[in-house]
Order: sequence, then structure tokens, then C-alpha cells
Amino acid sequence: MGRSPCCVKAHTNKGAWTREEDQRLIDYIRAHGEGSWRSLPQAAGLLRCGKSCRLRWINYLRPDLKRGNFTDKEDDVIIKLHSLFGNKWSLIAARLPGRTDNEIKNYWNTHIKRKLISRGIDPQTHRSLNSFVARNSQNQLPDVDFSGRNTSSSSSSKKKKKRNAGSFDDGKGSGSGTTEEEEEAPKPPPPFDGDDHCESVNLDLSIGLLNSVSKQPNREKRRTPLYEETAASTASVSPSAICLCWQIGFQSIGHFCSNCQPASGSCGFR
DNA sequence: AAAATGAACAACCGCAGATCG
DNA sequence: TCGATCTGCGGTTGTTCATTT
Repeated sequence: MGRSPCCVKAHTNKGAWTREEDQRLIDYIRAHGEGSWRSLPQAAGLLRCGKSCRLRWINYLRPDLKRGNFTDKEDDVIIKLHSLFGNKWSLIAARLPGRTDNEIKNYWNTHIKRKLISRGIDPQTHRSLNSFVARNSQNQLPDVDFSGRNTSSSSSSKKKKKRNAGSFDDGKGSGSGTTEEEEEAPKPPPPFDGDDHCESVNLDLSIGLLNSVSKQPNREKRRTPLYEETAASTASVSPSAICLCWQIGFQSIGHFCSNCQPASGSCGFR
């Protein structure tokens, strides 16, 4: 589209980051802060694209990242938020402190999709697969798919994996996989029913919320701690907005928006 | 033991929107 | 107001490694 490339690709490294590159990036950001990604590589002495530096920092090096397994509650929050927002991974990540959109996206594609399918729930529509078949048989189109593609390569085999993340050992990969174990265990009837849940979701609300949040200037959004920003923007967007803290399970994981009363343990909007 | 397969996830790509001059 | 630039996002690809054949 006639845009200049984000960097001079002839002199940039690609692929896995080395420990030295990571350290350079960390040192530079500690000294100068985030931002100016385009000029950062040169300033930090890195032969990397600025975009690549940003991604590495955001997804892997940021000190506030919570590495390791996703908990059951995080699973549930992700599923519920996905039913509201679709593949808006950044919005979902904003509500899961310490998790990145990339991490959640990967986790969704590799774990949760299969989990939902095994429960008979369509991962995109969050409706029962049976109802999907039934509606198709009536010649009706399914609900709009946010991504419009089918990336699932589902397999029934569960493999226990232990990997080192990145290009070297930092301990990140050592803890993954609890949800896989859960999947193997015999499950009670699913606590989360796609149909029931979807019926309770006001799509107009979710769409309005999305637009409002996305209208905020990007740089402002980034400066604000994720969960604070989320609650504040949600509350400020619309005075009559419905607080989702309770619905999506914030309180069960110890997070409250400004509309909620932690002391009482109840949400004012509930 | 080797090859094939598939899962996991880091990293890349291209686009859209925001910002700047 | 407009074009150039920067940044962030979502989708996709590449790589590694565990498991299966």
C-alpha cells in the first residue's frame, strides 16, 4: 500500500531471540522506558526490527507477565470474554492481568477450542454444536464468525509437553499443561452451557462496549495499567453501562472494577 | 531407532487506526 | 486538511519437541 517498511530488513535479525538480545532490550527499556520502537533497535544496539522488539518485550520480557499455566478460572474468564468479544484478544488480555494477547490467542487455539468442542460447544459461536447442526439443517446461516476461518486441527490425543520457551531456557515453558490434565479426567456435566450463556448475552451491549473502548487513543490506553484502564474505561464509556465484573468472574479471581465493592464482595451492578 | 505426526508457542506479516508535522 | 509515520492488533507461519507408528 505504498508504505515504507517498518525497518531496514537487510540488516535485521529474524527468528528466535538470543539471551544477549533479550538482555540488551531489557537494559535499554529499563533505562529509557517503552516506546519509540522504531528507533529503539538502533539505540539499543540491536539488529532487530522495532516491531520485533516491541513484540518480544510485550509478550515475553515484560516484568509483570505471569508465566505458566492458565488456571481453571482464567479458562472460564477467557471463554466468557470470548463469547462477548470474539477474537478480540487484546480486550480479553486486558482483563487477565499478566497475560498477553498472543499467549491467550495461542492458548485458545491449542487448548480451549478443543475443550469446548469436547463439551459439544462451538468455539466461535459458543452455542451447542447440536443447535448449530439443527439450524444448518433448516438452511439458516450460523452466527457471524469473528474470524471467519477454521483453524482447528483437533485431535483426541493428549500429549504432555515440556518445552523451553524462546530460544533458551528461562523456565517459562516448564509449567504448561494443567488444563490438559483436567481434560483427561472424567468430567461432570459442563458447568458452562453455551446456549444458556449466549441467551444471557446482550449483543448490542457487547458491540457498543467494543466500539467505545476502541475509540480511545492507543497511547493513552497503553500508559494505563491494564485492569485499571479496563474498569475505568468501561465505567466512563457509558454511565448506564452494565458492569461485567460479576458476569465474567472478576470477583472470583480477586479483581474488582470501580463499580464494585470488594469489602462486601458484591457488585453494585449485579 | 528412525520417520511421521501433531501439539505448543514464539515470532512474523500485513493491515488499520492514531498521531504528528 | 492531508500525507507520512508510528503503534497495536489479529491472523498466520515456523520451529521445536513429545508421542506414535
